[in-house]
Amino acid sequence: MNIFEYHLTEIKEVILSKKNNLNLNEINDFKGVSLEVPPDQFNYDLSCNIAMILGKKNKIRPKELALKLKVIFLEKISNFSLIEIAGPGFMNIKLSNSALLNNINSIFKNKKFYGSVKDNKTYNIEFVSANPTGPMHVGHCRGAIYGDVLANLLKFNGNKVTKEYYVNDYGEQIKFFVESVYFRIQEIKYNKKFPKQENLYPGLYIKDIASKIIHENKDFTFNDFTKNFEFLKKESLKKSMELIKKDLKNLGITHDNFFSETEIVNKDLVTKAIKILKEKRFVEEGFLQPPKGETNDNWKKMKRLIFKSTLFGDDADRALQKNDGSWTYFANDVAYHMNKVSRNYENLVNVLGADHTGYTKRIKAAVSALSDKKVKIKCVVCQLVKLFKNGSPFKMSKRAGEFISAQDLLNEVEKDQIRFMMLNRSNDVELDFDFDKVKQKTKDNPVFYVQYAYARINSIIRSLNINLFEKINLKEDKFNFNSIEEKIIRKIFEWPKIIESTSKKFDLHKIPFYLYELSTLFHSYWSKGNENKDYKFIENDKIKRKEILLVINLIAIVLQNGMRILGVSLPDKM
RNA sequence: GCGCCUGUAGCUCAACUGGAUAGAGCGCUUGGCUACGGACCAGGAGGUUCUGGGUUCAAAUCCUAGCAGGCGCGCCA
Repeated sequence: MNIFEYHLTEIKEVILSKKNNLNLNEINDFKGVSLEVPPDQFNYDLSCNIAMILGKKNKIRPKELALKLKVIFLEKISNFSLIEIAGPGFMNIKLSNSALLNNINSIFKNKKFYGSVKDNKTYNIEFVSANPTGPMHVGHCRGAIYGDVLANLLKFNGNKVTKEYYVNDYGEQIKFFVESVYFRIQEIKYNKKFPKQENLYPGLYIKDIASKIIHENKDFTFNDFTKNFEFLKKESLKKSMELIKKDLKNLGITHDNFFSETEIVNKDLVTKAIKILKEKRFVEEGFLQPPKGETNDNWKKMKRLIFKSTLFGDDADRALQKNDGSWTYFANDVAYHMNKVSRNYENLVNVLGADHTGYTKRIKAAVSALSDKKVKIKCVVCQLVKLFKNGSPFKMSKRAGEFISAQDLLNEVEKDQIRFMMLNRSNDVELDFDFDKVKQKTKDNPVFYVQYAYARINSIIRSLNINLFEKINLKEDKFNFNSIEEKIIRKIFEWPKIIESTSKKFDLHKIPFYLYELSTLFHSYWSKGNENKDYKFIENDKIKRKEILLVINLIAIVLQNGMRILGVSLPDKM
């Protein structure tokens, strides 16, 4: 329980015991009542909207009610020492000294888990799932990091998380990919020219794969594509997945499970999934309407199996079969999600790129249909990444063909910077990623700024010749925090709230934003010492005030927890 | 034509999901360091929250009608 929940419970209890005296008949489970962090200028610890909510329901003027509540709270809740009524009826509350210390105490007790929202659910997060036809590009990185960090966050809260990669190793694209490798082998080994065909993959990495395969299979003859196909497919996929895994590893990302589309086909999972959906009458034979607004010369009207996804909010029903009767990509995906459902996850998460926006409704529909709406699924779409260098757009990559590869990125920028920056925006907005900015060791670079705060804290600890979290005595010491320290402590109290809302909404960008703000407060405090010697932390190798030691340790705890979730390193020295 | 996302300071973005005087960074501008690490800090200017209606104590946030940009919209994967 975080302090906001804790004190809100106190408030609710008091209200319930006094509701008759107050003429409060309509309480309604306190819906909408909350404790928040007051805006900076108020210098209070908590802010409560209860007078406005209950006032409205019971037709009492909010300010009038607030005045009455103020008296009662101060009398009944010993943790509150001061209350001010502000604005339309907000109650700003200052905590008593002992309440403050109790709250701080629990932070030190929880330490590595401070901020976590206790939860015990099972999650499957599918992310990256880049086609194994080539290395990862920058766009994939964003989703990859997002998925990885989401997993960290959910685990931090105590959930069981499986990180999964769906390998699309089946279908037309793979055929062209293997064909491209084949022609590169022809080129390298037999000196035949690489043909100019539209569907082939031009990227130079194909050459690398080809020469590796040649090297590892010296006695093998590659002279008949159809005959060589299965072998080449296996080898090529192995190689390109190695490339992808290497990129992921360099980004600090691991998956627990790689699920192959070919396996779905081989095990005939589609038939099983369709059977289930047919029984539920969500799949039927029928005709689809041609898409509107498009010329549809190629449209072939024919009877086929259709998933009635409109029943679950999709814009159109979806084809499960192609013209030749074979399964569509979507059909395989339905089967894949049936498999996920059968593995008994309570929650599924799909992290997708912007080019898959149109796909989310049908996959949600499929999961709802397959699980009778029991399994929750959330599809998170990450918008595009735009690359900049020196402020101007930056394009092309030699190795990957038309995209900038993850490797290109990693060659220029460290993993830590990439991870932090990719998360420093809401996934709903396009992200400008500037190579140069990210490499700077200045305030312009938020990663550096946060790391620097931690390094400075450690520098203090070093000069005191102690370790972090040492020499703090909360039981016997009396503390007298100054206003800057109070401000920082308030920010520290906010941390569980950040985790709470982030865990609910999956808006991961709040974490880097928060860490940056916390670091700002610290740097600001530190610099006070330059203006005024009274504010210096250390004098004659000793800490001046135990309050400072306490506060910087609190900051260290939160920075550690936050950066651990982000998977970004936090060095003691820089 | 349809769906999803976006529209907030000159630029890039926040805003506790309906709360208080809409906040940060960059840029502009004025100051502060021989330091516990200046790789920083403090101050100032800068806003009709795309537009019009609506909902209520309260709207950037919700509803509605538009406008603008991005991404999609097969029986590709």
